[in-house]
Amino acid sequence: MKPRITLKKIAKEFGVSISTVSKALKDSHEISEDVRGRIKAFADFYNYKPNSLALQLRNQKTSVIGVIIPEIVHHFFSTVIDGIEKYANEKGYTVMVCMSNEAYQKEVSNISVLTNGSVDGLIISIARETQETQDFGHIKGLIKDEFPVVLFDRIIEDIQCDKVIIDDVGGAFKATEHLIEIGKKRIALLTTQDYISVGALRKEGYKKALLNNNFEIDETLIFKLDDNSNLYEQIEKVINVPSPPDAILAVNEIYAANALKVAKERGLEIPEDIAIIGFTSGLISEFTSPPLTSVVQHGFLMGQQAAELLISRIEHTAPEEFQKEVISTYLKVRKSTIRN
Amino acid sequence: MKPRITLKKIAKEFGVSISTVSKALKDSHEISEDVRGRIKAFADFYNYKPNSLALQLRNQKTSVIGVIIPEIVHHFFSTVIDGIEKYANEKGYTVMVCMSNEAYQKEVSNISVLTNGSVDGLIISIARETQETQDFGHIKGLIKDEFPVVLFDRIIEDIQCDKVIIDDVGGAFKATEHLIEIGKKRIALLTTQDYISVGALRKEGYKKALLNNNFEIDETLIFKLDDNSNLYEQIEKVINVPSPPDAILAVNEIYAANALKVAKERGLEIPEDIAIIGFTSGLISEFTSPPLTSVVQHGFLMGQQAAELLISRIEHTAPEEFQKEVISTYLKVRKSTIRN
DNA sequence: AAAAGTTACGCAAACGTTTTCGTGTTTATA
DNA sequence: TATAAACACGAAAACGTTTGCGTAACTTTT
Repeated sequence: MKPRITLKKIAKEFGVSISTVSKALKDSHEISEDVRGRIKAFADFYNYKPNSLALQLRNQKTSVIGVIIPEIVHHFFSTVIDGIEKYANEKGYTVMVCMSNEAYQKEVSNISVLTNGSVDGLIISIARETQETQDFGHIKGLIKDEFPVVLFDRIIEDIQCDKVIIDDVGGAFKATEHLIEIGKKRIALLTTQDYISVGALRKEGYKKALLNNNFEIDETLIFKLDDNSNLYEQIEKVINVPSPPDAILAVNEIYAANALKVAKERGLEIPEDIAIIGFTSGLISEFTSPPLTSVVQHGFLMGQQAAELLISRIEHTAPEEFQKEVISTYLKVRKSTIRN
Repeated sequence: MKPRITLKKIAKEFGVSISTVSKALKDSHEISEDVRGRIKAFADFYNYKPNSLALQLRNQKTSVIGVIIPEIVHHFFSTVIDGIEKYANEKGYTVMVCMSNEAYQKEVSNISVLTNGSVDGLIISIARETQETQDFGHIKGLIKDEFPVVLFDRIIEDIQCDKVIIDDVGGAFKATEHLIEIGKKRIALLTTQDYISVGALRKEGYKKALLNNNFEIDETLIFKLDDNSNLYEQIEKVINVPSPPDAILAVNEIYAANALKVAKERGLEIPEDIAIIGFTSGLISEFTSPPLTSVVQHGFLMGQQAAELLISRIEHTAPEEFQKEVISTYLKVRKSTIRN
């Protein structure tokens, strides 16, 4: 790479001082029109751009926000990033993305790297492993240093910082009520292990709707799937049994799509024999047949909100108390619950 | 945010010079064991981490690589990023992601921002609008300055830099031959506008396979879809006609899934009446019914290769001549072409 | 006891900016 | 013709590091 042009080189070229060059490029009236013009032309010709590292160091501000997500190959998370980028760019920030790959150690090291001065703040969704082990020292450390942090989706309740979450309880509630409305009696829940905050909240909404309609909660209809082993086989044990449930609420798109697949394989009519709803953020639900009724999560909005909270915190325009934004969901009804 | 601890503050605390502190923390034998130990303990207690901006400025190296992609909410691109991250992290680099949103201006400004000193190199996939207008000055400028650049997927042939591409010609060739093998005669191609390099290459492979099997090329079977208007309607005009094609090769997953939808809507049997193949990188193809036979693109590998090329270029371990890596595809046969 | 060597530290430059505060020269005012 | 502005520029500090070199003070050698 060719060495970049600097103020020093320009100064040498014109036999003036660095500060003169700096001022000239900033159109300072302190510098004579003549010198100013020649310096600007020269700088322009060599495509001078101020070194941002130097600026960041001087200004003690990077205008970069870091994002740490469990994985990027995931429609929901990439949509959130999209929203973050959008808002951040509007405000003159760029975005640095890192992945924890759901691993605690990677999360710790990402945080360590990013908080070495390279970002002004951090937007984080906690790794699965971290949620499992409940070891939040690395996050709490940031808070203690008053480093700007926004947690989204997978949050930690007892950490004091700004947060953005999906209305998981409400989404599951609405979905379950919809299943009840269309006459379903044995509604199964396909959820994650308990330590995933999101899964737990959706279970809460599910139960709430059942109770609200005087249903008994049948714990044998709640299935906690393990993402690390074969999903299809796990779901077969739910549906491919003597008397399967007549409806399924799945906490994500993949669970729902697999459930649909198993149900069709078994020859069940959808939605007559079994209705299916999934939480979604991707495109799968739209292209299955029948298409899946889905709890739609507004990831983009979530990203924007997170960025807004973070930037207002960075720029000290935020209220003292930490905010908690709840992004509402809506139920996109498709043919997996209502035919025609 | 609490002010971060610096060498200067530690130096003041101990009444020694900054360089003494720096050397002590680096375990230099120049500093007495006594002082060294106390300084290290103190630094450790206050969780001292060297400011990376200062280091980057001094070392003239950021260990950050920038990635500019058209969009992130796209399974293929996010998979590529995943691959880039993986390799980059192994080599001690972090990744800065920006999106052009398929827009020329955004691409230009992203490049401008990232090359102000904040990254050591750039991995780029060209925006649609840029491909359309053929205005590559911003990219060529980088090359002229010998700034390390790797282009992937959507490349520009006459730009001299490292490149990674999918074997688009080969993939389309294999897919088309497969359709011919199963006895299809009127094979339609659903592709993009010509200026998208990838679409053009896939068309080339399609034609090559046809000619290779003594088929005539029927230009009325080649449909150039417009991503900016309703896909479903455009595809209806392909399939929902008096004598539709008996096979479809779609250059991406969305086109293929929509084609499947239209075909089923029209009551066509798949694959008997019409067989469908799509290029894919996502999960949709797996969950349609029937599942779609797909040309699988190894985005993750692509990302890794791109990162490898870039980093070897940055670290001057690359050969003088620019490399062009071709990632091969494979045909994942599912029931949209062969029943059973 | 003088010369040489070792130990333990400080100085200062360098990376590239911005900005405050001089200061010498020219021009305008009284 | 002194005096005060106005003009045009430079020096230096600051952001936080690293590192080659200089140098006192002490220790060893002869």
